[in-house]
Order: sequence, then structure tokens, then C-alpha cells
Amino acid sequence: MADTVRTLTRREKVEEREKAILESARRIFLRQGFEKCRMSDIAKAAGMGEGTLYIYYKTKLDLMQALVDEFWIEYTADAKVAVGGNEETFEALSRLARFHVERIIERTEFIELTQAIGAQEGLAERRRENMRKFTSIFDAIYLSGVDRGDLRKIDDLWVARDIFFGSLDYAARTAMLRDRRDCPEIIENMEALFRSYFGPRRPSETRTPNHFEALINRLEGAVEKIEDAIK
Amino acid sequence: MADTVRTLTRREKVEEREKAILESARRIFLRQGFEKCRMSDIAKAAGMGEGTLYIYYKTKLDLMQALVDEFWIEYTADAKVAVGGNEETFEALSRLARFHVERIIERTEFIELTQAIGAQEGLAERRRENMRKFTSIFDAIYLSGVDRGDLRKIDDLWVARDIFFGSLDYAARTAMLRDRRDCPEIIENMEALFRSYFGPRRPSETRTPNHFEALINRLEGAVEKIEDAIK
Amino acid sequence: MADTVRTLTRREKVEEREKAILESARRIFLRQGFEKCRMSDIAKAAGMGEGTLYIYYKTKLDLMQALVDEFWIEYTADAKVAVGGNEETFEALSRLARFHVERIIERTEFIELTQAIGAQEGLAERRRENMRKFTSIFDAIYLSGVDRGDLRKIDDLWVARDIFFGSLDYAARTAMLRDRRDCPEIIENMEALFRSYFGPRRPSETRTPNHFEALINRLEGAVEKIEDAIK
Amino acid sequence: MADTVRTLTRREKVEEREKAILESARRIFLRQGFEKCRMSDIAKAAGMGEGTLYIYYKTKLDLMQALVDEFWIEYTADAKVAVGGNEETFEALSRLARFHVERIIERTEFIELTQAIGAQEGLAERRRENMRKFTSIFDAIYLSGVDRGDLRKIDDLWVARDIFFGSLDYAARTAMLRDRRDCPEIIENMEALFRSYFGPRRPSETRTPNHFEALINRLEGAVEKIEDAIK
DNA sequence: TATGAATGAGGATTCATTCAT
DNA sequence: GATGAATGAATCCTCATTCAT
Repeated sequence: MADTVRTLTRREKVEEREKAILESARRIFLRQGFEKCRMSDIAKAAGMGEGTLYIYYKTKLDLMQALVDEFWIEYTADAKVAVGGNEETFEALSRLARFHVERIIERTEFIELTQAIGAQEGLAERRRENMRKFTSIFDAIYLSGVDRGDLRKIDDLWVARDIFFGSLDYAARTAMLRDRRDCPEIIENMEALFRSYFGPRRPSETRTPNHFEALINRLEGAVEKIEDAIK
Repeated sequence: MADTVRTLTRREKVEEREKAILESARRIFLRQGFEKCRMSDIAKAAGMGEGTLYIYYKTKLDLMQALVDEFWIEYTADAKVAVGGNEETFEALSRLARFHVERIIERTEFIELTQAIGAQEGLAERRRENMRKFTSIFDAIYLSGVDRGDLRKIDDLWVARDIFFGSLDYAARTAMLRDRRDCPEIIENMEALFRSYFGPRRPSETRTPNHFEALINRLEGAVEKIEDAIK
Repeated sequence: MADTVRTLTRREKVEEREKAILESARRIFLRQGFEKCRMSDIAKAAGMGEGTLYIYYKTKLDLMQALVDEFWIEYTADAKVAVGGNEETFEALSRLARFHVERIIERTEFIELTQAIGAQEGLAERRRENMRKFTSIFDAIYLSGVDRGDLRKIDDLWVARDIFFGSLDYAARTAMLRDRRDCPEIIENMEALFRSYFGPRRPSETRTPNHFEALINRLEGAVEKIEDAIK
Repeated sequence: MADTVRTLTRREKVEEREKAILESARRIFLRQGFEKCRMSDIAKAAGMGEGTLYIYYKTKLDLMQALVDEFWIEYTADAKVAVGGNEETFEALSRLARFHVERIIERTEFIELTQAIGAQEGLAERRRENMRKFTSIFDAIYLSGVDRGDLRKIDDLWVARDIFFGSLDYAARTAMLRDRRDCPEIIENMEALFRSYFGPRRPSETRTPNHFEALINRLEGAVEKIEDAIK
């Protein structure tokens, strides 16, 4: 029993320590960027010796990779929460878009760090994996959207995914360049775009633009009346 | 007269020198990346002393910025050529998309360099300017597309622009991660997307996909008949 | 009584522990060399904590010195075995020479470690002592050789000793530089050299070729005379 | 002409600089040893920046190797001077021995540095070469001694060489351990040893096994005859 | 006694930038 | 203007040693 407690305590200590390092690393990294942030500063900020960092992370690159991993894990988890459980397809997409844009504007540095580190020898795979886990949220929504008849089936899901995240990322970046902290326009447009472009193609299933639907509604009404009259 | 000639000669010499430096810088940078490429290597490649570089460029950052500027100027010019003079709207967009994706896959380093340098203090404006000049190609096509009735007028042109370049950039990047050197799918989809989503809204002007048009035609026929019957 | 037993057990435990440390230290040291072999590795190899090493050895230098001591003790013991009990003088020298050359080629690292450590402040005396114990094997053989009349008495025994070990060490080292694992030539020459150069000088004691030949010459002369007489 | 002068000046400057570095390196190295002497100290002692050292020597190991090379070049040259032009064989050997022992006692550190550095990957060959140039002085004396009839021809010159230098080195080292700055005894003995052991073999004095056996055979034959005669 | 996590001093090396020529 | 030798700040990482448990 005592053993179990001790073991737990140790594990907890290690995890506490790792948290502390990652926390400090994040702070320093956000202030200084990848190249400029020194291990010694991180150690100081974490209230420990430099050597200690190297017990937990083999190299600076390792630490930075852990930072990136942590970011994406948290990011992915938060995105899932933001998207919600079982929302309507376009509501889910909207929520994902909104979450992504807002967060990315706050955390551009991590996107850049992800790129910078992913460019290093042998870390591309890990980058891909982090991205994959996150973007699979989109994939799930899309596929469920197809099941529900809200979206059409496509051969290359990545096309829709790239359009979705590409547009949002780019918009977020340009928003920042214009010193804006948000961009609701792109989110709205993304929803509309998915409704119209990736919406179902068969007329009966269509959810194409409003005026079109309105037209059909009017027509259907008229037809009914005519049918009634004819009867 | 002699003076003028001499002056011209000097200017030419300076420009020649600058070209040589930039040319060497590009070679070295492409081989080594931003952090790794050394001023001394660039100087050696350019056949001149290190000190000489500093006559033409105040710092390494300056030189890299010049490299980025040069890249975008050339990139923009090449894009204009690729787009052609007065093509049909969607053909022009397709050409721009194709050019962009292909080139960006070949020159990811410059995109990254643009970002890295643009992140530095005080260089964001220049980055914006380079991007603006390039993306204005898209703007021109879009606006002319609006004039021609191929595209609908929108309040925030940047939305269309961000979707266009965002999707292409992202797709190019993910294509590279999948070790692909091209991605025609995204180009085709971009055209279709612009036709459908940014195409004109009035049925008569529509250029949406064939079955869609057929549907509309049938609809219009039905409406007319009904209206006639009612009358 | 119980106390005595416990004490013995403790002592044994300590000695066991020390043996284990030394054993591991040797393994690691032979693999990595002095500077590269880390205390943590030695501890791991010995199946104990790093801190434990410091209970038995105050510093790394201390441990290495113990390693060197152990080496020389074993080396000396093995040499004695190799030399044998009461061999003929030159046979004993030959055996010692052979043992030394072969072993030294296998264990150059220890010779270097002995030197490196011996160079440290305050450890020269210990080095001297280790060497002395080993070289006294030679001294004993030489002195017994003098008693037996095989070798001449000399004032400075160290001269013979230095020639003996110096030649062998040097030959072993150059043999290694030539990638040879043995050098029987030097061993043979060393024996011959001791026979001739350190052999007895007085004619009456001589066993050297010179006197031998003289003797034979006289004998042959006698034989001839006898033969002549017989004829 | 001016060019020539300038070039010479530059070369001289470089050589001056190299001399200064080597000089300082020697001073610091002799005080601190290989591992302990810091590049920064050497730079400071040479009155230049640390970076400057790296213009002239690629790494610390390079610098140390240069130090070793310089030592051996000078050592070899001095040895040649000490030996003199065309001395009598044993006089030349004596001089070489005396020079070697005296110098080596003064410069043990360099012998150790030579060993330490020679042990590094890829530098063994250079060590061999330095040694070879120096020991060839001995070879030349020995061979000319053979020509003059002072020394006997031997198949493996290295045996004599190893005995010569091995004995001297070892004696020098043990002399130092006894806090002696010289050891004339070994020099005298070396000369005597070479006279007697490597001196010419008059046929009648020959010591080789074959002749020895032949002698014994003759002896036995003679004894038999005598015994027969006596009967 | 045993442990092993924590420490932090220590050092080689790089490279943008300067400046005397 | 052109040069390139000289500079030295800047930083990651190692590992012997300590000490709280």
C-alpha cells in the first residue's frame, strides 16, 4: 500500500515537473520564438537547473516537439468540446471554423513552431500525425454530414478538408496582418460554401442557395394549388 | 555626356553586383535554409568579399528581405504571364491556381522565408505589400469576372481571395506532406467552387454545373406554364 | 560470536560490492576510455545507484585509481604465475618478457590509464608503488641469476630493468602501430641480449659464446694434435 | 614588386600569428595539460579573440596536433644537430641517446600529448610519421655503423631501434619518478650494449643457434675421437 | 546504507558584423 | 569602393557530485 502511494507520488512528481517545464517553455517560447528562447531561461522560469531539463527532454528540439504535441493534443480536445456532441452538420462546421480561427489567431506561434519543427529531419511524421488527429474532427463531421444527407459524398475528402482549413488559416493570417482579432465573415462564408458547394447534388436533396429554394417552394405551392384546382 | 555615361555605368555596376549577390544568396539559401546559410558562403558564391555584401545590404536580414522581395516580384510577374492577357474568367482563375500550386510546391522555402522574415520587427508591412501585389492578380480577375457577369459582386473581396489562396496553399502543403508534386484535384475544385459559390445568383446568369442548369431550365419552364395556367 | 559473524558478513558484503563496482568499471572503462566512461554507466552496469559508488569511492579519480591498483595486483600475480617457480634464469626472463608483451598489447588502456592517473597530483607515489611491485619480479630473477652465475652483478639494477621493460613496452607499442598482435623477435632478442650483455664477465664464470668458442678452439687444437699423433 | 612585398608581408603575418598561437598554446598546455587547457585561455594568452584561433586551426584537436607536429619537427632537427655530422658510430649513438633522454625529461608532456592525440580517430598515421622521421635518425646511424663495420647487419632494424628508444624512454620516465633530471648510466650502458650486442660478429664468435649447434656437433665429434684415441 | 533526481559549472564552436588597409 | 581577417557574444549540452529521502 505504502509502495503504491510512493509510486503514485513519484509519478505525480514527474508529471508535475514535466508540466512545469512545458509551462515555462511555453511562456518563454511565446515571448522569444524558437531560435531565441534559451534553455537556461526556461530552466530559470521553471525554477530548476538547466541540467534538469535534460533529464526530462533529451534536447531542445525534443522539448519543443513536446510543446507542439501538447499544443495539438489540447487543441484537438478543445476543438471537440467546441464542436459539441451531435450538432447539425453545418452548425458543427461553423463551430469548428469559429474555434479554429479564434484560437489560431491567438496561437500563430504554435503553427509556425509546428512548421519549423516539422521541417527538421525525422519529425515530419509526428507533425502529420498531430495534424491528422485534429483534422479528423472535420472528417468526422463531413462524413456524418454525408450520412445525414447534408453533404455530398466525395472521393477525395482531403479536398474539402484543405479548402476548409486552408481558407480559415489563410483568413486568420490575413486578419492578423490587418490587425484584426477575428473574422466572422470567413466563418459565415465557409458554412455557406459547404452548404452550396459540398451540399447534396440531387435536386430532391438540394439545399442550394436560399433564393433557389424559395423559388422551388413557391413552385411547389403553385403546383399543389393547380393540382387541387384540377381535381 | 561623359558624366552621364559614367553614371549609368556605375549604376549598372551596382545593379550587376546586387543581382550577383541575390543570385548567390538564392542558391545558398535554397541549399541551406535561413538559419544555416552563412554570409561568408554567399560572398564566396558571389565571388566577392564578405565585407562587400555589407555595402549593398546593411544586415543579413536586409539581404534576405531583398531576396524575398525579388522572389515576389518575379513570382507576381510570372503569375501574370501564366494567367494571360484577357482570358475567360474561370480559365484565368484556373491558370492562376495551377501556376500558384505548382510554383509553391517548388518554392516552399520562400513562403517560409517570407513568413519568418515577416514575423521580424517592422517587416510585416513589406510582407503585406508583396502579398498584396501578388494577390491583386486574383482581385483583378475577380473584379473583371464580376463585370462580365461570371462572378457575383461581394462586399469583402478578401473573403474570396483568402478562400482561393488559402485552399491552394494548404493543399499544396498537404500534397508535399504526402510526397506528391502536384494536386490537380484542388485546382479543378477551385474552379468549380468559384463557378458555383461565387458565381452569379440570378438563375438566368447561372453557370452552375450542367444538371443544375437543366434543373433550372425545367423549373423555369414549369413556372411559366403554371403562371400561364393561372392567368 | 554472533557479532564476529555479522562483522565478517558485513565485510564480505562490502568486498563483494567493491568487486562488483570494480568489475563494472573495468568493463565500461575498456569500452569507453577514461574521459568518456561515466559514473552513471558504471553504476548501472554494477546494478546500483550512482550515489552508492560514492560510498565506496570518494571520487571518480579514486575509483579509477582502484581500478589501476587492481590491475597491477592481478598483473603482478599473473606474471609471477607465468614466470613459474624456479626456472632457469633466461627461461624465467623469457617467460616474463613473453607475458609482459602479450598482456600489454591486450591491455594498453591500463598502461595509459596508469600514466594519466599517475600524472595527477599526489598519485605518482602510488603509481611508483604498483610498478615497483611488478618490476620486482624482474629484480628477483636478475638477482637470483647473479647468484646462479648466469648474470653479472651490477650496481644499478634499474638499468637492466629499464632496458628490459623499456624495450618490451616500446616494442609492444610499435607492434600495435604496425597492427601486429605479437612480436616474438623482441622477446628472443631480449633473452640473447641479457645473456650476452648482462651475462657474467669473468672468463671462469663464463657461459658466453666467446669463452665457449675459445674453449672449443682449444679443444679442436688438441683434437688435431691427437689426430696427427695417431696418424 | 609591391605585390610581392605585400604578399610576403601577409604570409609573414599569418606565420607570425600561427607562431603566436602555437607559442601560447604551448605555454597554456604545459601548465594545464590537454583536457584542462581552454581555448579561451590560449586566445587570451595569444592576445587575440577566440574566434581567431579557429581561423588558423579548425578544432582544438587540430591545434594540439599542430603543437605536437611542431614539437617533433623541432625535436628531430635538434636531434640531428646534437648528433652532429659524421661522428663515429658509437659516439653518434651516445649523442643521440643523451639528447633524447635530456629532452624527454624536460618535455614528457609532449610525449603524453603525442600518445593522447595519436589515440584519436585518424591521427595515428600522423603520429607514426612524426615518430618515423625522428627515429630515422637512429636508423641512419645504425646503417652507417653497419657500413663502417661497427655494427652487425640485422634483418629487423626495428628491434635495435625499439631497444634503443624503449630503454631510453623508460629510463627517462623512471628517472623522473625518482626526481632525477638526468641518467647518464643508461646512456653509457646503451653505448656499451650496442657495442657488445649489436657489434660485429666475428665468425668464430658467432652466437647464432646454427653455428652453436655446429660447434656442439664438432665438439661431440672431437670428444668421441679423443675417447676413441684414448681407448 | 542506498538511492537517483537535481544540480550547474564548464567549454568548444559559430558566424554576423566591423574596420584597417 | 572592396576586402577578409579579426572579433567575441552567445548557447547547448555533459556529467561528476550532492543530498533529501
